[in-house]
Amino acid sequence: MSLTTVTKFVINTTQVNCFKETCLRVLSLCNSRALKEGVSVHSPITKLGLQEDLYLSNNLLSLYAKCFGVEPARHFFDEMPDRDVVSWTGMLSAYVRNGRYDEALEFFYSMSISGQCPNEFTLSSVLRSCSLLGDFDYGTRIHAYVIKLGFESNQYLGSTMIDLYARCGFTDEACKIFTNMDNRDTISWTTIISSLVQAEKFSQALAHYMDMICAGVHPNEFTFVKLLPASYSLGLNYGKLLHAHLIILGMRLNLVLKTALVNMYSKCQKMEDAIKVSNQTPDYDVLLWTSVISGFTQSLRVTDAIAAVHEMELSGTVPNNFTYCSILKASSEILSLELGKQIHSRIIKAGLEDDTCAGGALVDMYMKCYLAEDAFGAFRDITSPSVITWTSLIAGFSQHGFEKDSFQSFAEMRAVGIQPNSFTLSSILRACSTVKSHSQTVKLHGLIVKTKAGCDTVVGNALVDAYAALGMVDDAWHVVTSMIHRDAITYTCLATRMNQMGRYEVALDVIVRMYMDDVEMDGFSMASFLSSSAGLAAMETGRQLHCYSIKAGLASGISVSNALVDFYGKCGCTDDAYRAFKGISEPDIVSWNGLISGLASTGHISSALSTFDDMRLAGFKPDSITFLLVLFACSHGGLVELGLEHFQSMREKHEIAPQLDHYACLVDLLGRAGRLEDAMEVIMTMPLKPDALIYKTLLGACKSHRNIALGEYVARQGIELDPSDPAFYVLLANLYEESGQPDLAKSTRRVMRERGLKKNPGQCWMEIRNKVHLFNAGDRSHPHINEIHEKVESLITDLKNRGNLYQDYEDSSYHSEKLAVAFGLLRTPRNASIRISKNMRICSECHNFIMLVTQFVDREIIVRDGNRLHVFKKGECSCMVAASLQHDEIFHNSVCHS
DNA sequence: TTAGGGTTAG
Repeated sequence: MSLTTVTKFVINTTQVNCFKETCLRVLSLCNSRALKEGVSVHSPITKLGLQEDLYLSNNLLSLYAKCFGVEPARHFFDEMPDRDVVSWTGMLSAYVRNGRYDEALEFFYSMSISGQCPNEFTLSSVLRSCSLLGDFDYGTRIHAYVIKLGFESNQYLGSTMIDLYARCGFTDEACKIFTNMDNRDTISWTTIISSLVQAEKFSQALAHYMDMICAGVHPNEFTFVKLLPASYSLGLNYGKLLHAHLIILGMRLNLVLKTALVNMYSKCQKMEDAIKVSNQTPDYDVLLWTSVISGFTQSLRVTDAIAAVHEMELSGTVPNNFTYCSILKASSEILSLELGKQIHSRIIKAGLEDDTCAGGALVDMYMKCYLAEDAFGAFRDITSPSVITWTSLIAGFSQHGFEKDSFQSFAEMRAVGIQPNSFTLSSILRACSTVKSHSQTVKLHGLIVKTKAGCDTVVGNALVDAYAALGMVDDAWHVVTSMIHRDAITYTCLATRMNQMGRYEVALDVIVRMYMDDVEMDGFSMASFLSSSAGLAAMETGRQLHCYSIKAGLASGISVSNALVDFYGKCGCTDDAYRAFKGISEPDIVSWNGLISGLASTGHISSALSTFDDMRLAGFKPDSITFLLVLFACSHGGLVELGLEHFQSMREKHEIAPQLDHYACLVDLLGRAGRLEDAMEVIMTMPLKPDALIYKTLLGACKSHRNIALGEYVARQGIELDPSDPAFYVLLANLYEESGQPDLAKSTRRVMRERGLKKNPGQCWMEIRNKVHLFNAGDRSHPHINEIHEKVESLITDLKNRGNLYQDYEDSSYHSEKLAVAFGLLRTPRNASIRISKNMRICSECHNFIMLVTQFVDREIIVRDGNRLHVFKKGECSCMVAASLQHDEIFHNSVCHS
């Protein structure tokens, strides 16, 4: 057979495989000639004598590209003595087919320089390259060229241009091109529908589908494959409607369409229907199996997902990187390290550990299982980590306390030229919030402004949170106002951070801003605002929020329910707290802790401890917070042995390692009981580095038990750790004073003044006509001072009428802070030295009442100082407040000597 | 020369 005959045969053949076979024959002929004549196998043209036959050369070029790829084809092209538009276009489409869009555009540039004018086929390939590269500028220039060359109404180019504009984010322009097309066929309709789905304009996509039907254009399998994902968002009913329609239209259920349907049902959490569809035909491939596995994973049916993997393997289908991704997600979902490791070994066996997708899922799995080192190991195995992989690493680090590593990874990612996206930015901002890094936050803010990433609400929210965590409230609000769209999370971040800073009244102001912005409260924001109300003991506000939460259907959510328990508990409304707790159908550990906290902090020690027992009987495992509450209760109830027992049981029975707060409670427990040496022993032998607070707690106990020697030592230790805290001087001075050493007391106070230290001015809040007002100590000119007086008077009268004033505080359902305010403002009857309760005392000299115990955390205690009010801020732990107050520091120092 | 399914991150 002559070469020309073979080539002609090749050209007339339409099957690629046949092409390939024949082409090989052509090449073998070339080879034998080449061998004989000593020329390159890739120089067939001249040897074949095809110089004169451009038609044959062009077809052979196309053959080369299809069978042997881009390089041999390019070699062929370069050797062609003559080229026309078909030769150039053939080579260009070879680049595009192989995904080498950059080179395609370069090649087009060479073509332009050569003076060759493109035809509609050339432009189609160029436009496609622009579209897939997202090169909008170049794309629009080609669009202009298309018009100039008179190809505007070309059907093929029309569809490609719709795709270009849509992919570059200009959906409206894409729609305009579509509307202006005169000959809209199934492909152009499908392209516009697909573009709208891609742009998440699902209703518009559906509307176009209906228009398509009305216009008498028949949808095909492609149309449904593109449209079905719209129902992930529009809902199952739309998906079912489309399913019904494609049946009515007699659409053939090919593998691709079947997979699209399986995905639709599985994304709508209808796995049974997904399986029914997938079993309608016997065809299965790895993509369909992966869809099924992923569907089970999304529905949290991990066992079914694993079973599907086995079934897949039994059927002879080999899992690929995507399949491993899905199953790894299942193992992270249930935090099963064992399963995760098994899959890891399978991935290694399959040689996929360097794959971006499978490797990325491994990083995520190890991070979720708290194994940052293994995650990093998996990350290092990945050949070319994508932005998603980097984000998994960064997010994992920032979520598990390795903030430094997350900053470092972020810098490395940028150094290798990968730009962060909104996921990356929100993850790294989380690290900023945790470590409260001003410099990092500001730097990231700059980057966000520059890249316009703040348009993403999640990023905006993360930035708001980072500023709010730093206490930079104005900057946080500035970000809020610059955001395009704000949601409940935006406002919840702010309120939560304000609560953490104890600025409850500012947190409650957020409600108004939220309302003005037309953003509805969700369960989380409601819980935050209830927590603010609890912090202020703003009964009216809290009750109104409670009413609103019922009306808005938020009250049944667990976070709102828990916040209600906490709110009523902190307000001293024990009955309401119980009621709120009983209303929870499935209380969690937070609910129980809330109830115990409410009881313990209002002095209902025995009830708090019996609730702890109830909790365990109900099958709940106490957590570290529970133990903090129990130790607090024991400490304040004087139950030393029981407290020690519980402390012991933490590690032995419950595998909870005591933290600094627990040790502070233990020191408080022993200190109150006068076991000062034991308390000191705890500090010396505990596995954690003592902080200033724990020394403050012990110093308070030293004062109470008048142990000067230990007190002086403890004060020195504490001052060394926190020289800016005046409490050490005040406590030590009072210790001297009470131990009959007034000179030493005086000199201690002098040293304190010389070092520029003084006690913080007091503040308190009171709710008047549903608005919370802040009072500074000594501010008798406050516009509402008369109302405060009235309110306090009525409180006291009420207390007297109830007979609660001089009874054990355990019986009082009144809110401790209000009592403190009341007693602080009005002189109470002289009733010397009555010990009202474990939590309240009366000064033997001035006969004012004083609260000894305030709420457990985030709370303050207000005590009167002459006509002034003092707030004793919480330490990091309330034990400090309790300890310092127990020893009457303020009592003598401020109240009596004002 | 134009269109199709599965995956990991906040």
